[in-house]
Amino acid sequence: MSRPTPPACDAWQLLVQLFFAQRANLPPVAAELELSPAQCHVLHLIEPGRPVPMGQLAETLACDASNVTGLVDRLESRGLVRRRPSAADRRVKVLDLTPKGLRLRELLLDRMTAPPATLQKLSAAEQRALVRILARLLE
Amino acid sequence: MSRPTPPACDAWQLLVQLFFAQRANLPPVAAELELSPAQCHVLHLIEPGRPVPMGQLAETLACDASNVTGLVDRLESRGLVRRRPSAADRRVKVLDLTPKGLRLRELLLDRMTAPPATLQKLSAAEQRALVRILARLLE
DNA sequence: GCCCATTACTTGATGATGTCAACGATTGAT
DNA sequence: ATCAATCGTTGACATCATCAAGTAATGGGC
Repeated sequence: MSRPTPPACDAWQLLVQLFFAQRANLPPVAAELELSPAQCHVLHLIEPGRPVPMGQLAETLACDASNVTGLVDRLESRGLVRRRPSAADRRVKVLDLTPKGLRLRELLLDRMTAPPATLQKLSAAEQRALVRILARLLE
Repeated sequence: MSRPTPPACDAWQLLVQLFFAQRANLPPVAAELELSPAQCHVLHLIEPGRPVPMGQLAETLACDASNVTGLVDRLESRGLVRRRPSAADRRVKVLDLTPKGLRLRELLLDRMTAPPATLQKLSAAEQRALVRILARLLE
């Protein structure tokens, strides 16, 4: 045996390492905006002009639906998010951002996507290659 | 104005997106091992044979020291982790894994680093390029 | 040696996150 | 018309996370 590790495994292990390392970045950003990390996630997932059913949010976050209820309660009480009845199915409620929520979301994305100095270690060509590869991963 | 976005920004935005998407993977894995996501992080950070001071753990996790106390309390009560006095400084306590904790950590890494099907969308050359680039990012 | 500011961890109080079980309202299929 | 399944909420409970205050140990200045 001792088959060489497929590059996919190596790549994934590195990505996992990066995820663990990256986790520490969210709390400070969240604190600056007076949000919790979980609330940042919700805000991130509600794209402007694309109302999201609560159930879908629970599925994307891989958490219980009742958890989403609480998260949205707090965001709604701060005037960042709205619950609206779905036209198609009166059981479901869809979420969208208030203008205030929209502004805060922009701020969040700004803070989150300020590239860390680490990336400067890569050459321009490597940066472009990374962009191309990640784009394919996410498509 | 309207300078083209530097590739570093694009790359980082994609990584952030991947990071948000990835977050949903941890809870199921954690549940399978009867751990919480936070406990997985701690277990991940205590490398075998490399005792970690509690304070360093708090810094790496970007959280309050008292939070680490609670996390370690629960891990220790399950016999996964040990608190030991530091020889150099009697204020600090260093953490290391029990044999049971070591086994669980191996299991955790196995589960976490099983590459998702998504990676198969990349060609072998792209996978190798990704490995090379990520390795430089993390070094 | 003796203060004393600093550091490392713990404790207690409090709020947020997250799960589960049970519930009401709605849906859609029989 | 009934009835199982679905969506969101509620309540109970454990964990996560912060802050303020406390204890023990360290190390510097005197």
